[in-house]
Amino acid sequence: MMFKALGDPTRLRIFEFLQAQCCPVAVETETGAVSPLTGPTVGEVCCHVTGEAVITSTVSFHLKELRLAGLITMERSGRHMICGVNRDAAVRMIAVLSESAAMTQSSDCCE
Amino acid sequence: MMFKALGDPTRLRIFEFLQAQCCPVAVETETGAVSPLTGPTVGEVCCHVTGEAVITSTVSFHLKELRLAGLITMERSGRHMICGVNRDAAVRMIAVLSESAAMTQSSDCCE
DNA sequence: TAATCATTTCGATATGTATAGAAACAACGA
DNA sequence: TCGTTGTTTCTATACATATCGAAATGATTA
Repeated sequence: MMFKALGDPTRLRIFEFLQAQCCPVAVETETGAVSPLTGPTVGEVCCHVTGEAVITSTVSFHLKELRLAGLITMERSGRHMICGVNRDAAVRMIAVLSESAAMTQSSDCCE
Repeated sequence: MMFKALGDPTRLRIFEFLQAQCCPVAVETETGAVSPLTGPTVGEVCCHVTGEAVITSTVSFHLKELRLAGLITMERSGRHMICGVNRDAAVRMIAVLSESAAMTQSSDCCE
């Protein structure tokens, strides 16, 4: 569940940090998989999220949750794991929210 | 936290049900409060959410959580409580998600 | 006022989950 | 191969929370 994944404050911070890391270029391979070729490593996520000293294993746990929820992608590059947001997931969440959001602009949505 | 509030499956169902109840007209009073004058009552929410027999007290608990998160509004009308979505909340959540969503359309978002 | 309807609060319980340290795993370089 | 670096998995623990039944609160009608 995507909303649940973003419900944890630490995960939301991770997600927003990955968003802020401008455009980790996602390339679709011939298998259809989307691979973030550039972007922060797990260690870098740790550094930036660790305002209050979040341990590596905890960050790894949250990254796994975000990955299982489909919100981020990860790919090994040498010893590192490169992280990036999955933009389709954000689009899907917006779709859930957009019904009420659309009402804000035009209030004549009743049938 | 709004994402956390929608993270529970029962609450998400309640939220989506309230969205589907077309346009509970929200009227701003002179005090600035937004009041949903029409819309489903707590009992009606119970009926529609109770696919697997969710008890009234549990629904009431979730409605309180949604209200505290700012996602819905409730107003007493006689013996009933009228429920409606708070559209501004959805707009705010979309703002958090829209950064990566915008990338989906144009990929030249880097500085 | 008494009875009834609609909803919320309380109390107990059971389950889920975030956290951190230690150990394990993976990839690279000497 | 051995040591180092980067990351994940395991284990234990503490805390949060979803659920339900019962009791309490609010509002209406007889």
